[in-house]
Amino acid sequence: MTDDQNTKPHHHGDLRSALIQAGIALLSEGGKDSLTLRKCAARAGVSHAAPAHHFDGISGLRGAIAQEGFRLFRLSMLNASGTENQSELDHLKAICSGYLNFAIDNPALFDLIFSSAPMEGLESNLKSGTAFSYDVLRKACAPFVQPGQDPMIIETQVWSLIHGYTHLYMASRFGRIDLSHQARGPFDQVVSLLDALVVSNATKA
Amino acid sequence: MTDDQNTKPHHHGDLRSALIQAGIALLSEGGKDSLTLRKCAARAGVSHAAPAHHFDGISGLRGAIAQEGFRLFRLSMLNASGTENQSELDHLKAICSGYLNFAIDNPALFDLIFSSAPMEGLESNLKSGTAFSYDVLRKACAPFVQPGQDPMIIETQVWSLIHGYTHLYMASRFGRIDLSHQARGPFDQVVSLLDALVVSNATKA
DNA sequence: CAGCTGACTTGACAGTGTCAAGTTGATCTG
DNA sequence: CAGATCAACTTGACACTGTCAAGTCAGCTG
Repeated sequence: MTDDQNTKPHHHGDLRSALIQAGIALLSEGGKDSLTLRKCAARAGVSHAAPAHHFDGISGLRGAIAQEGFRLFRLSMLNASGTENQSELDHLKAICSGYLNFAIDNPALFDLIFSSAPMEGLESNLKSGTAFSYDVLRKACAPFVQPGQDPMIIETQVWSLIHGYTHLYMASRFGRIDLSHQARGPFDQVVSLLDALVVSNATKA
Repeated sequence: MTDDQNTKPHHHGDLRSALIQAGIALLSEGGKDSLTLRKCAARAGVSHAAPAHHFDGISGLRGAIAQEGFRLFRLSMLNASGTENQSELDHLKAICSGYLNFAIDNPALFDLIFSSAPMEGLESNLKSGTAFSYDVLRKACAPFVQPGQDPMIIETQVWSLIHGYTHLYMASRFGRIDLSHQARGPFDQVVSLLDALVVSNATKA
């Protein structure tokens, strides 16, 4: 696969990232149950116990994959907020759209990075990854924060709304809808609840 | 569920529901990874292959457990909406509180019933179970629906908000908070976004 | 009573994560 | 250049998982 003949440091070269990429590919192809230490090892062309030297078991691999997943997740949000000349509300909604896009494009990876199971190992690295993603949302929420108000409140409101919609959408709870960017359910109508942030802003100002 | 209670069919008596209860107990004690066909069988006092006669493999058992989980989930929401003399908004917020309570009390079961993996088998039974739970939310949302408006919009807004908050809360995304009914994070401040439903109602009326 | 059917058991198999011990090859030291 | 070192990786084993095939056994039907 990624074997380079010229610079082979040891046996494989960069097994760690090869295993992470193999894991993401497995998630993408076969869902979360397809993510397996042995399958990752096989796909990277090494023996079944090789990953143990780079991750602390399967949970360590999952943590490392989640870290990479958060990087892609952040890129999806940033990518969706393309145009510059848009209102702050439209910008926030675009971020939310990127949030949903990532889940649609990477269902199993989205599931993994928001898995209830707290990630063992790499806790600090993973936390920095999540914080890096969270900053995207935080910046988009900043214009709606009242003076003297804790920004966390609006951030949590927005995050809960878009995360809940995305999670329920992926679980097919809004009826049987095909998962694509075109048919994304009542997304626009749901995020219109965020219009209240502006109204509240105007009335109080 | 559809088994006859009075007559002992053969050897065990009511193995099917015994397996479901064993599964819920396992989820409660050891998390989602503890739910195992063989452990359920052992806890019910039967051989490891006995469950195959009552469920279609592990996914069938998970579906049956989810069905029972939705029943308990509905009860948690109804139980939280106790007092009668409260505003419609407070009633809706109380339902949301019951939503969160259920997840706090049954983390792994909450995870299971909203698992992204579509449940195989029992699809129709499970769907009726979810619909039964959804009715609680629907009724609480009804007073806020505008004439001529699709009720699904408000329902999805509310559901997304409370589900997202609950899911993120359970994933410990709002910092490290101990999971209890007393310390439930910024729950009240987040659901206050639903005040906009009343404001919108008043302005348009 | 003979036979049948459904509930359950027993045994096997492939796949999984994890551990212990062995092998290999790049680099370092003299 | 020769030998030592040591991380990277392999090999083999173990317990555990889901699933399948065949066997056992109780109670019912004819």
